[in-house]
Order: sequence, then structure tokens, then C-alpha cells
Amino acid sequence: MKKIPPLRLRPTGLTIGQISDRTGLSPSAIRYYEEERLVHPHRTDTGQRRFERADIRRLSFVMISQSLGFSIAEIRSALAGLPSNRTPTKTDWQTISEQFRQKLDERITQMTKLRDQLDGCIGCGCLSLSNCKLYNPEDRARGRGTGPRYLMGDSPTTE
Amino acid sequence: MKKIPPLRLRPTGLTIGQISDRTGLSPSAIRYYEEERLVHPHRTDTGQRRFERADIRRLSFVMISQSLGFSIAEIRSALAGLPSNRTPTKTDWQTISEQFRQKLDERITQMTKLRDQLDGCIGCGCLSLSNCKLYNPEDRARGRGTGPRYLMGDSPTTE
DNA sequence: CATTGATCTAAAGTTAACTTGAAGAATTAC
DNA sequence: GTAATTCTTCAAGTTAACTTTAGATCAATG
Repeated sequence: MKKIPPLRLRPTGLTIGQISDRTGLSPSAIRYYEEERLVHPHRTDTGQRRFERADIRRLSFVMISQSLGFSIAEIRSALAGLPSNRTPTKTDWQTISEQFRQKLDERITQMTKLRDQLDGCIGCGCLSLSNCKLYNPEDRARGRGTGPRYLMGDSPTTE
Repeated sequence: MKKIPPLRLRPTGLTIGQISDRTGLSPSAIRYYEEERLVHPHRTDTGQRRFERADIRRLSFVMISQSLGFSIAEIRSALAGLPSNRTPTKTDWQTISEQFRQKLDERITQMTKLRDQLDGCIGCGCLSLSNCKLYNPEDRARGRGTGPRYLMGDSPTTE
């Protein structure tokens, strides 16, 4: 009787080490992202993580978003736009990329606006700063905690 | 003999509470900024902080810089461009504002570049991501710690 | 001059985004 | 078949930028 070799249809998935090598993310970061529900690897029967090829894209998206100043919470909600029941298609990615790009545009616009206001404010060297209305605490790049309540409020008394 | 009234040339300075009111910063944040050497109030003989009017501008600069994503270390080094022996003049502020604006421009350029690359990468919906070279960990908005070593590296094998 | 409110210092707590370490289990390599 | 890797979890540590708390002192007011 011939011995039938174990049928390996295709590898079960990528290990965390392989994903780490491909993305440049450390294994600990990847585990953290799983905890934060940015990726959802499945497990082998012995409990090891196995990732899909599509997760590389997912993690790349996470990394790019982060480099642009988005928080994990924001990224998670962006990724929520992807289907959970199947591998995202080209169209799926296009959709969330567009939303993402929109947010990015807003952020760039905001920065540019602030920069221009700065030109007319601190940049001008005027000593009162009284006209400056750079008031927009909500839009701070990585606003955390309570933080400043408003920006600029020097009354033009002396000087 | 006539009693000579105490000569009050001008108030000794602003209290931390007054600075807090004018800038919108909490007293604790202001104390923290002193610790971080972003402001240098002097002290009364009983140990209370007294600020100069010019410190309001200084703190405003700190707040704006922060809202644009600069770290305290970066702000400190920017402020180092101001004279320490005298009250900064209009020209002093213009000088550091220009340097600041330059950094801001760089940051905006960088963001825009990334956004455009994104368009041709994730944005395109292509499934390989293999051409993407969004590699610039140094320029991450608030890059902290070790972090990702590079961005995007999916080889165009299957899918 | 007694009370109320502001300020002081020092130490500990907070959040985000991870890393590091320990100790054990699974896989791979020879 | 054993040694070397790689993986697992869980807990604790790290950095930035502050806040919170406590107990004490200072300043302003009726």
C-alpha cells in the first residue's frame, strides 16, 4: 500500500515573524495591534497566530496612517470601512483610501491655514498679538488630555 | 518729616494665575513648561513666580507650535534663538518665526508628498503595493520610541 | 487679624503606543 | 532526537506631556 503524503493544499498562513519581516513592524507591535483590533489573525490548534497575505496591506495602511499623525482609534475606525467577512477587494481599499485622503487633505489645509495665520501674527513681530485668533484646540495634531483651552489672548495693554 | 510712600514704579510682574488667565494654559502646565525650560519666571522673596508680559508671547508661541505637532524639545531649541539677556524684540521674534515657518513648510510638503504617494499606492487599489516606497520613519509627525523600521514591503507574489 | 483663595513643592497618576522580560510551549534544523 | 529558534501569555517598564493630590505657605479682604 502506498503511503499517502499529507495533503498540503497551501500554507496555513503567515507567522508573526514573517509578517514582521515583511512589514518592518516588530512582533510586539503586531501583537499590540491585534489587541487594538487593527488585525485579526486566526490561530493554529496550538495557539499560534497565522496571518493572511491581506494583513500585510492592512498593517501597511496602519503604518502610513500613523506616519501622517492619525491615532490608532482613528485608524481603527477607518479600517471599519473594510468588509470583515471576506478579503477586501481593490474597490474596498479604494473606498477607505478616499475617506482617508479626505481627512489628510483637511489636516494639510488646517496646517497651512495655521501657518499663514502665524505669518500675520507671531511672524509679523507685532508685540500685541491681540488680533490673533488661532483658536482651534480640537484640531491639534495629536491633541491629548485636557490641554490648553485656547490659543493667544494677550490684550494690547502696554508694550 | 513727611512719610515717603513706597515707590511703585510698576508691578513686579504677573502671577501664574494671571498668566494662566491670559494664555488659557493651566497653572500646572505653566509650571511644567518652566521645568522644561520654556519659560524662566523670576521669584519673589517668598518664592512665588513672577512673569513678564513678554512671557505671554513666549507661551503663545509654545502653544501654537504644539498645535502644529512640534515637540517640547523642538520648541525649546527654537526658543533658544531668542536672546536670554533682554526682552526679545520684534526682530528677534521675526527671526525665529521664520525658522519655524520653514520647518512647518517642510512638514506640510512631506505630508503632501505622502498623500500623493498614497494616491498612487493604496489609493490605486493595486494589490501588490510593491512599488510603494513610503519609507521615512524620521519624518513621522510625533515619532516616538523605536517604532516601525520601514513602510510597505509586500512582495507581489500571489493574490 | 482671621479667613479665604492663590501659590508652593514633591510625588504619584494618566494616556498612547509600544517595548522588555520571564517562563514555558511549539517548530525547525541538524 | 535533541538543540536552537520562534512562538505564547502576562506583567511591568518607557516616554511625552501633563494632571492630580496633599500638605504647607502666602496674599488679599472684610
